Amino acid sequence: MASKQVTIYDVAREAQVSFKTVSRALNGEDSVRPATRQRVFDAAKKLNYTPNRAARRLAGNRSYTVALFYDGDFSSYIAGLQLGMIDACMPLHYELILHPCDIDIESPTEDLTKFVSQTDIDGVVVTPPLCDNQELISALERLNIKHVMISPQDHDRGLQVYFMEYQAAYDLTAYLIGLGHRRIGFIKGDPAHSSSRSRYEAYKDALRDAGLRLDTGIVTRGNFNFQSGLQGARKILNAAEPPTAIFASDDDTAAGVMHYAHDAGIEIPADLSVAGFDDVPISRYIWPTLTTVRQPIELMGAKAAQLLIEAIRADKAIKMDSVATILEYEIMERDSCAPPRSASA
Amino acid sequence: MASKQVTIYDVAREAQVSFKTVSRALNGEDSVRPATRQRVFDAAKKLNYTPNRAARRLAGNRSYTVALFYDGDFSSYIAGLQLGMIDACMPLHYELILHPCDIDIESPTEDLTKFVSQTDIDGVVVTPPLCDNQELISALERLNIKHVMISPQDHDRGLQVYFMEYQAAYDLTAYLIGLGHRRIGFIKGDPAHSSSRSRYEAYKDALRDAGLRLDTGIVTRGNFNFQSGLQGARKILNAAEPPTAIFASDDDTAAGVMHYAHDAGIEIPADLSVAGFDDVPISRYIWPTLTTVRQPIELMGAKAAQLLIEAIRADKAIKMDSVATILEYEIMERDSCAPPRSASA
DNA sequence: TGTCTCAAAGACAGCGCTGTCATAAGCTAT
DNA sequence: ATAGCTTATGACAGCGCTGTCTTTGAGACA
Repeated sequence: MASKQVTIYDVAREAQVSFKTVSRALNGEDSVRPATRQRVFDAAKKLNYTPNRAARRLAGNRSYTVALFYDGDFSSYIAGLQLGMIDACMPLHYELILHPCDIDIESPTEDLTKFVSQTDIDGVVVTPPLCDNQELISALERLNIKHVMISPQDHDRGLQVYFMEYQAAYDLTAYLIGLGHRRIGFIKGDPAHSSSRSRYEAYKDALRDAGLRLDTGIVTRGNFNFQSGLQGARKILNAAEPPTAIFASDDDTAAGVMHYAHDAGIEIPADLSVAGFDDVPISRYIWPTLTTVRQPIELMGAKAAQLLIEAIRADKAIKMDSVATILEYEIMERDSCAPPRSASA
Repeated sequence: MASKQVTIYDVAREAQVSFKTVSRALNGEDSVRPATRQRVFDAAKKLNYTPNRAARRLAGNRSYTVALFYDGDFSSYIAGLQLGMIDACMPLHYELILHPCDIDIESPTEDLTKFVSQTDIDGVVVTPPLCDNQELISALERLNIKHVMISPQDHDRGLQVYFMEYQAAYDLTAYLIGLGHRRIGFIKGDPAHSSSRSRYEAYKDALRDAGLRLDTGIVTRGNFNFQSGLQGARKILNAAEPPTAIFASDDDTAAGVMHYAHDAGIEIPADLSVAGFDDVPISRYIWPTLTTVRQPIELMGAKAAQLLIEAIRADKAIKMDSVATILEYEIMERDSCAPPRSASA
């Protein structure tokens, strides 16, 4: 604990004004004469005054704290968002709380609204798939709880940060086709995530635009995890006519695909190219290194936090109906993809 | 913001006691009869009461917030500790702040003391290697900042949580020897971490106790990361007489070793057994799955938080010179280790 | 010069808790 | 049962701010 705190009263005495005037001056309210304001600033500076946050919170009925609301495991994705948010929050004197959604016990809506009312946080960043939960978002809107969505499906509603999912997935598919692949398998992501659909649509469209036929025999469901990759690969690679490449909806799934391939003695990328999505750390550790799409995850977290804090500060003053920050992606060409044997031969 | 907050007065009315008794009961103070305490708990539960943090902070001159102080990357290890701490903090109504040490700008001691005085946190969990920084720990002791160390070197000083590093590393080495390996390479960890030394000592002792000679030609330095594994493996596997197994000081290093071996066409585990340490998620994703030592990381985080909060609550009342929580480890036998070819032939 | 007006400054009441001290309720020993 | 103690509970005063209402005073105009 700090030794002895300098309070607003000390500053008031030093500046020869009432403590309320100090409060006003320091909070940038109007109705303070410039000369007075300056005297207060000088006094505050001289005494090295910092407002007591607990007192502000109590009196002002705000917490200067935002939360990161997520569902499921604490994945690399969530970790990245968290780091980005911390970076953005620190200089603005906001704090971050992590809130895992306990979906087993109650609905996300109940969980979050209860959490917000209990911890008096000022706003929340909502991650997929929760950001596509209509009931939840409507509740947040209705209760006027400031929120920013990460990669939501609907781009015309509320504050949000996302990148061009569809385009990235399209490009990645096109990249595989460009390498010479004609049969490309696909393992879908968690159906609860809207990005699963975007990625799949992009895959289908890219095939179609290249004049390739969609073969649902080499498309399988998944869940954005290692297991999905293992199981999906088993199904796809044992199909009557297996593909020369597999597009896995995320990196963990891709890791699973590669694991299965190794077990089955299938060489990557000679016999099979594998592509992932996200560029989480594991993509550089597995062997061979994974070709994937880099999502600017930390940056998304930072942008989301900034947007959120801005909205909190503006409060009801400014009406922000829909503000989106759209970030760049990048295809990371690594070792898991190569031309198919037939093409290279 | 919360619609209508449930306050301590509401609970007091419900439980038919004074609001002060509610405060006492909920904060685990003594001098509350069990029956009364129960009534208060029931009432609080019924009304779904959560104390207002700002008010507690202001009145109690404490922040009910603890920090996790770490250095370097936000690794799976740190993530695990964080999750464990959150689990322990939530029911005790404490909050957790992550504080990465910005070692480039100032010394850890300056960084942490400044951080503590600015954010008025009540205590801090210090991770390796910071927990072995004498200057830092002395400063924390001198300033009476409550702290718990994770896996420190010195087990007779302060509050700490650790597991039997040495023993685990000894067991793992013995396990490899038991499989029939006679030449076992070793890649050290970050020299700044005391656990690097323990693990290496254990390795050496286990070799000696088995009557095997230590060959420093197949021992190399490392840094607890993927790169170390890549480089260490290159050196060790190109030695005049390469080993049949490599003990990597952590899982990331082991992943690097396996990556190098794959590139070099060395089969795992047929040509080379690889063992890691920590059991972070990647150990189950890489191929083949990694034999490693499971550190109860989340549990360590939870225990550390509990110990810390206990100490904060006891404050100067109870003199806790050194309290340690020692946890169990487990060897996870997976696919990366097998008897050497010579032995199995 | 006197009056009206509105900006500038102050007074004051909490916010919901914890710390301290006073008081009531139990408990032991006779 | 009653003194004499300990333990359990209550009363009350803030913690350092912000919100709201009230007062002051300086300028504008007649």
